[in-house]
Amino acid sequence: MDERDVRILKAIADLGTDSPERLHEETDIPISTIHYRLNNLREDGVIENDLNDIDLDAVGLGVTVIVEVLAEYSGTYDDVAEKFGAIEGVTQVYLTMGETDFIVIAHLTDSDMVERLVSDFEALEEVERTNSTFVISTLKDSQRALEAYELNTLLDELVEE
Amino acid sequence: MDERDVRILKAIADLGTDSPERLHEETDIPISTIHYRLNNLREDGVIENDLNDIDLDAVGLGVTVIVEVLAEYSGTYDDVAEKFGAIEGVTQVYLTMGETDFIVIAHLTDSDMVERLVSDFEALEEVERTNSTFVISTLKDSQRALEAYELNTLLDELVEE
DNA sequence: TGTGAAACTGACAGCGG
DNA sequence: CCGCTGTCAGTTTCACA
Repeated sequence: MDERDVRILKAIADLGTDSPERLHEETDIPISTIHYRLNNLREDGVIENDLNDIDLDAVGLGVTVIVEVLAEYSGTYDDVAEKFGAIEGVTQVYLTMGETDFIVIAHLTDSDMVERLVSDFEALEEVERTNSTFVISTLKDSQRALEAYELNTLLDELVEE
Repeated sequence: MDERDVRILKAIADLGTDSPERLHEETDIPISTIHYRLNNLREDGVIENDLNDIDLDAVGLGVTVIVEVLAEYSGTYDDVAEKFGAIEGVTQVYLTMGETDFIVIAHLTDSDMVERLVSDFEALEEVERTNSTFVISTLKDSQRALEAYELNTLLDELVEE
């Protein structure tokens, strides 16, 4: 994982495409080299499939933290949520009913970064209290929700709307 | 969203590819039609980008539930986690430190399915107690963690390992 | 709307420097 | 690492069911 690998992976995430041509435009790395790099990344297991799912452990973002946030705000919750989403490493922001107001999930490099994350939250005026839960082990992480269903269930539930 | 659309989307999720040829093998739908359907699904916003990210609201899986599970088990936690992962709709299973033992995220069609989900959990002998949190609104859900970072941060954190 | 055939375009493998 | 070239798969178009 050198700078070029990171640039390519970042470009894929940002552009939402793996077209060598588009990646070339974004990164200025020669198309031929894009191929070369992508092959290596696939062999190393960093990129897992044709859909370019990333192995977070392999890229070095193996630390997952779930943060419950209790917030106090006058405006709309969108604005608050947007601030949460802007904090580096935050991938998911949920507005919830129940004990806490928001549940946030972040993917980080190491424990040091957890501290940084928590400070980022506490620095926001709207944040009253946070409760961070450290993930010891990610036992399942299917980005593709349909994978979590039997075909027949999907046919029953989703067909015709 | 008719049966064919669902079959195609399910095949993409299972196979981890969007190769029309492979999808044809899996679904027996003519390649030409695969194209035709995929185009429509993209136009309708069900498929969001070249990486085939799915709009969960658009497919009808817009209900998200976060379940804290307190479990009592003699064997290894893998076995328990596997049972959780096998429950329909469950996309993420985390083993955590802290108040609860597991945190699980599921994507469902409607409130009725939430009941089903909770019963599925409670039916497991290892499960002692569950606490479900209903997600009112998903304010951010980036499957691609790298998107949640500035390029410079990634370069600092990830280059050379 | 769905599907087959024909024409086009981009992706990917291999070699060579 | 990267340009070049041939091949092949993916894509678009269109005509017809």
